[in-house]
Amino acid sequence: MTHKKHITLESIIAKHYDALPTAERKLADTVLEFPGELAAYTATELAEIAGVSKAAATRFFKRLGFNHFEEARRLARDSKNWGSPLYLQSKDEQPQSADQRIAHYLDEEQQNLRKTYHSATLSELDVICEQLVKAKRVWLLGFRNSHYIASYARWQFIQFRSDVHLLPANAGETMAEYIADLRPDDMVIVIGVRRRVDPLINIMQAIKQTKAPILYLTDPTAGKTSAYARWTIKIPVSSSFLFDSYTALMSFTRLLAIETFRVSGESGRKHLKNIERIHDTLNEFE
Amino acid sequence: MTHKKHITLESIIAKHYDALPTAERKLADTVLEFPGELAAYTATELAEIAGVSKAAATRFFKRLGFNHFEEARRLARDSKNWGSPLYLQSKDEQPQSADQRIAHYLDEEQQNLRKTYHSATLSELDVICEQLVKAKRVWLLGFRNSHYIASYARWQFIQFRSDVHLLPANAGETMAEYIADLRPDDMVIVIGVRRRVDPLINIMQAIKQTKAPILYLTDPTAGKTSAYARWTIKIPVSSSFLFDSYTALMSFTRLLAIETFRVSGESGRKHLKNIERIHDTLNEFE
DNA sequence: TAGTCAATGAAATTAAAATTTCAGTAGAGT
DNA sequence: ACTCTACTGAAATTTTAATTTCATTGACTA
Repeated sequence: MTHKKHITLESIIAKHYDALPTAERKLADTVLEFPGELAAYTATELAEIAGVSKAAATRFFKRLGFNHFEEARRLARDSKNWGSPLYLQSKDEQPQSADQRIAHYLDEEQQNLRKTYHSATLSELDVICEQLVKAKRVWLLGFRNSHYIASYARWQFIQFRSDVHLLPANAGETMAEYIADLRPDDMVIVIGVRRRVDPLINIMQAIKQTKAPILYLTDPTAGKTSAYARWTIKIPVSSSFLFDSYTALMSFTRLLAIETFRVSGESGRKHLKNIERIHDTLNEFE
Repeated sequence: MTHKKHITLESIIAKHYDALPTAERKLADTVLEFPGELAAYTATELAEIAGVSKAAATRFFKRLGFNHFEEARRLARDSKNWGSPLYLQSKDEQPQSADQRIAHYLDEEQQNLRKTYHSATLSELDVICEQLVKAKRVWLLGFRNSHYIASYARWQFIQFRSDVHLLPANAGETMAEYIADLRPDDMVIVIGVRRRVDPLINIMQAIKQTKAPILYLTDPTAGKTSAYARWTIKIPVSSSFLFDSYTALMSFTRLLAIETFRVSGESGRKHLKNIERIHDTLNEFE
């Protein structure tokens, strides 16, 4: 095993600690109190916190063996991000080992999740959920990949409210009949991540004309389609691997269900209880 | 509205995100990629990473409402120490604000993902993927919730290999016929997260007798069922919210597909190309 | 007591980062 | 084709941080 040990700022300080003069020892103590946080502070701030002069700070890092403060800051910062492979290698080259690939994959997944839940559009969530409770009937629509998500979303909603339906996934005649039947007090959740099929835009337009409000779950590449939706939520699906990742989308539909359930209050809770009972009964016979 | 909101850099960015011009959006993406780490970088470095000019960086932070970059850096540094909401409040009390609930939710999702990919069982991944490539036919089986995952997983696999089938989700006669047809050079992926249905164990037993190897994707509550599987991978689904979370499970099936594709090499690549072509053609007419 | 020497911080200097200016450009509207 | 307008990055400028200088201190030694 020839790998060079992972040098940390802490270990370097420890090595010199005994030989440090008073002012610099104060600095050392200060730095050690903010483990890994050094990079977030300037040398001047550090000096202030430690109650010593700026000159002392400069000398301190020189004595530790750095050429200048910037080097120490780099070390502190980089030894922290050591774990995240996403930034270690340039984005286009393939990770070598399975471990690396998996770490990279995990990283991307987490990032998509974070982006999803930091999105500003979530401020509308309350209103959307209320609408989902108020709506007489809820319709879910999704083609292709989006269809899988739509059907799973439906399953979640029928846990606590009735009249939640999946619109048929075949374009054409049948779809038109369903749309004709939509009413303003219905609500439609359209799931349309890329690759979107061409007729989606027409269908959404048709739905809009029925005055049934549309919640449109899509990805950041959505174009004009969102014009027909009352609410549009963009969920990142991009991935440097094969296929887009619907992980965040799945996650979000569940959040939507959870929040809607919360808003629905008593009536939803009752429904859920019923379902639970039915499940238990089914289990005995299945 | 009097509740004090926990303002984070992320939430501020999210609020402005849609209105940002290209260069500044690149910066936004870059910042979001370094959660909480902003304080460790200078505006210049940020601009370099994002591939935009320093001027853009200055404008970016001004647009977000800061007086200067230093303010943003301060916020990032200080709000980092707020820590993750998961540990801030005791588990049983409900988070108050929607923001908090969402943060908590995100935290759980990420944790499930991390647990999934840090699991030791992943060492078998190579072997599993090879088997998935070698297998004459691949069968996917899942009841109830697991059925949604199974059907999505199938869709991913048919992108690059043929003969991938969904076993019917209705217990009873039909299932028996399919199982009787299984051969040792087939492979079966059983998805069985709770609540598992009773007959699953019998079905898995029956499959085992056909000598077709079983990859069993389940959750940590799996009991004796795993006895019949050649490989068992436990994926956490637990959640303090309503319903279990299949986010990590979805994510994992995609990884499985990706890695299998990688192993399959040329033949898979060819198949994928065909599919791409067919998709494009379909798009024109749909 | 005088002499040496490391240590120290205030202030001067230098280096670097952030901001502003400005000229060029792309896009929307007429 | 022509305006407007908003966006952009290179370069100039300003601001801020880091380093160096230097005079002073105090501790130790002869």
